[in-house]
Amino acid sequence: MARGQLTGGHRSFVKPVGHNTWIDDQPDTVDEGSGTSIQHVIVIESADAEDPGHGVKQHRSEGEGPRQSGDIQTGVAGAPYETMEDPTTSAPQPRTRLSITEVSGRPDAVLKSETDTKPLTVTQRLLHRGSDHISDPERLGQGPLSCPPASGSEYLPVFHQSQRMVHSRGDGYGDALDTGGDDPSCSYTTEMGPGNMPLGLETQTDLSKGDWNQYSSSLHSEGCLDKKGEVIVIDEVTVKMEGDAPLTWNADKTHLGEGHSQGNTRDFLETKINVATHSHLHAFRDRDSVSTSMAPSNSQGRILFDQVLNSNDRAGAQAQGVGATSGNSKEKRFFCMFCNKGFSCPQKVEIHQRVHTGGKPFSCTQCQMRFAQARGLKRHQRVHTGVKPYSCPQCEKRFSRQDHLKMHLKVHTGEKPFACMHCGKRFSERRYLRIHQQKNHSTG
DNA sequence: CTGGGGAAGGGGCCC
DNA sequence: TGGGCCCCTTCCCCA
Repeated sequence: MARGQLTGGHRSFVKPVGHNTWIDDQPDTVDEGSGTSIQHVIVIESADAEDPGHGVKQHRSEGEGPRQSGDIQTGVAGAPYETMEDPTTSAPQPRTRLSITEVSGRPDAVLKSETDTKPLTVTQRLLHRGSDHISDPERLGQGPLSCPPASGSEYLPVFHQSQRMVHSRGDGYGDALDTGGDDPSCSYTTEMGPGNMPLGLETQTDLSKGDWNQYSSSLHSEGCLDKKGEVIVIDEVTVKMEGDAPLTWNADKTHLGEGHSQGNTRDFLETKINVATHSHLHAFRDRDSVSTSMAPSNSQGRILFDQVLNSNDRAGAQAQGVGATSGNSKEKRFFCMFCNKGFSCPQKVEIHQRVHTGGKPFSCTQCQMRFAQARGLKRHQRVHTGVKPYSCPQCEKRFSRQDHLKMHLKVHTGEKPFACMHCGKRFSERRYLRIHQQKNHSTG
């Protein structure tokens, strides 16, 4: 993570001298007025308009090819390094940059983006509970299953342009998200002009890239999505969108999921999702309109939304079917719909399936990073807080993670447990051995 | 320039 | 739920 460049926020959080133990559970709350700015400023696609104060991830989003954004956009996440990212794919893409700044200064401010071409007026009331279009895990996890719900569920934002157009244009805005229509804080309406692209969806396209962290973080970082209406409501804003930015959101890999799906899972997922498009609306949407606040404002998205929900149903069905014969709670009777891996609890299935779907419900309040699990977020936040509870007894060097300390200890011990099976050369880390073998023995 | 190595970040799994 | 652990990757430094 470009440690040498972490001279901004990261380095500023240096452990006070004399403190041997860090308190890690501090919520890392840097106010910065975000509580209000959230409702007034929307920056979709944070390519270069970040607050310099957030230096930690800043450089990452400035074309350096952050792991996160790069993954999302290029879909190379999880790829072995043999398949190095093509420079052309890592090049700045014609991403739709929606830098929406408050004009009127009111909650219902007219927001204006930075450039002024091809205006596109969109009236939308937004409630985004997660950049991954999280549905309510409290609901997803419910049902016939006894296992507690996961802290973040997601549907896969796979949409097809043509279908999206059909369902989001014109009179569709009132029906954009019927699931949240009852709740003024969670409706998501998109008013489209003729010929205009469905901005609302494009907005969500960028949401999938993490731009809604600021809305979702207050929810997801707590692992509680029931706090509906807090922070994340953006009151009726008129968005003027310009630029020739390609407002496309098809099933392209670069927009599929979070980009952290592994291998061909996205292709696989895409295929799967395209298979059953006739699923009925999931029941939980009716139970709680808020839970679907992240649903895309079109029928296709709804279908896809349902399909992922159905994946949970599927897990539940498997729980009922397969698991009905077993009374052993430890038995892995819940299976991933993608890889068929077994788990003892549907919640675990759901969490695991984020590997395939790229769902990352947990957002850092200080940067654009998102995580599939709460602990990932918590661990990440030490980047901002500078918490380094683990110190090397040999050199007093401190680390934020124990495994890093463990790795560091090899420096002192000279341990090189990884030996080349061909030449016997030893390495301290497996990666060196792998590289060595690749270069010298054509293996790996 | 190359390769080894240190540090640090995220992903994922297991307990 | 969280910690431990491992893996992978990236950045950086240095010989």
